[in-house]
Amino acid sequence: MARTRVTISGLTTIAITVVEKQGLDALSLSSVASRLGVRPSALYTHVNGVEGLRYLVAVNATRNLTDDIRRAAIGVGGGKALQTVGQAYRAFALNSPGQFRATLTAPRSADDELTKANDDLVEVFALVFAAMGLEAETAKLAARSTRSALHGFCALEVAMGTSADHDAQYQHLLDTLEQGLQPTKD
Amino acid sequence: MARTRVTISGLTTIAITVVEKQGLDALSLSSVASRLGVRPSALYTHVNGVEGLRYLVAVNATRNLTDDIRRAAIGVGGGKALQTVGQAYRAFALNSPGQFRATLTAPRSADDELTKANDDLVEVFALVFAAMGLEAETAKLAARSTRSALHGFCALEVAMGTSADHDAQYQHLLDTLEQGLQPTKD
DNA sequence: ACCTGAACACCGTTCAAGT
DNA sequence: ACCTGAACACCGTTCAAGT
Repeated sequence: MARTRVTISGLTTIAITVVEKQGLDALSLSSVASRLGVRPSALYTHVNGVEGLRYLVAVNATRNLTDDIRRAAIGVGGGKALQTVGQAYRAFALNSPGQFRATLTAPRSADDELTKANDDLVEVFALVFAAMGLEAETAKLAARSTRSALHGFCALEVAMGTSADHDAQYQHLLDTLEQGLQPTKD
Repeated sequence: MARTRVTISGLTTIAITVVEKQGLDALSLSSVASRLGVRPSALYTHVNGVEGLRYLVAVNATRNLTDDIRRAAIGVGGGKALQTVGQAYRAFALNSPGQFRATLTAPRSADDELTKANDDLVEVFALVFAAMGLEAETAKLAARSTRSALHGFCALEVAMGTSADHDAQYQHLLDTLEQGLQPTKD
């Protein structure tokens, strides 16, 4: 009696739910299958094993983060843009730690969906810096450095746990980046 | 016939070996036990399950990273110190990706070995900035921001894979930090 | 085409039993 | 005190069988 039908979008929704409610380490074919009311082996029709499941979550998590910071960047001008986007980045990490951790998943190839999703994420930062007056190449460098720095802070915070003075510490990081990325002739 | 004796230092050595040769995900009681010539259940005498094994690796990996960057910082003056320590940080990540990944493990409590190991790591950066003339509190902030930024870059590089222009990109990050952390009155 | 159910390998954990 | 070996739960994966 095969009455339950699995769709890829339903599977994705459930997978994200598992990651958020039970943590990234709880993501498994079993946990997703049980929530879908289906046997683990049934998922092989839609996904290439656990690896495929993790990949699916990684792509969606990265897109969700990108959506959040892109939304935050809209209509915010000049020097304030980096601050705003930075806060949105950290908010995603703290509110969706499971998805944020999934963000670090390795792409399968140099031209797959996950690589594209990561490029899109960095491009939001690049657009912010371009709007601040940086030339295209410089904006790209600034974007990658910024993403690296923000990721590092949030990854450490999510892993090690948040403490009281983290707000001020994050502010210091954002200020450091802003000052360090100012165009200077020397 | 219990002829094989397990020591905690031997166990640690083997665990690090597994992490380096087979990757962090291959770290398990089984893999370590088989290399020790012992049954998995025998490890429970020395370590508190897989969690305890991961914790052991995390503490040692963090200490190894600290040793590396501390060594690199010796006898290097002024503005060059950050560059040197930064290069040593990345070298550890690229040469020992398994240990580097283990560096992100969550401490058990606020006053355990792993928390201490992490504090020691950040303190190396603090000492570098103090030597550059920053006041103690400022040096601490700079140290944490720097560690976050370097960790983020290396974590992304280790996860996503190294590509050709990463050297220049890392140099840009180090330069950004150096400029951004310069004491300015404004 | 898609799901079930059995089967197998593998890992973590506990515990009685040996030395 | 420390290791073995059996036992159990759990997950991933494959595949024949059903619909």
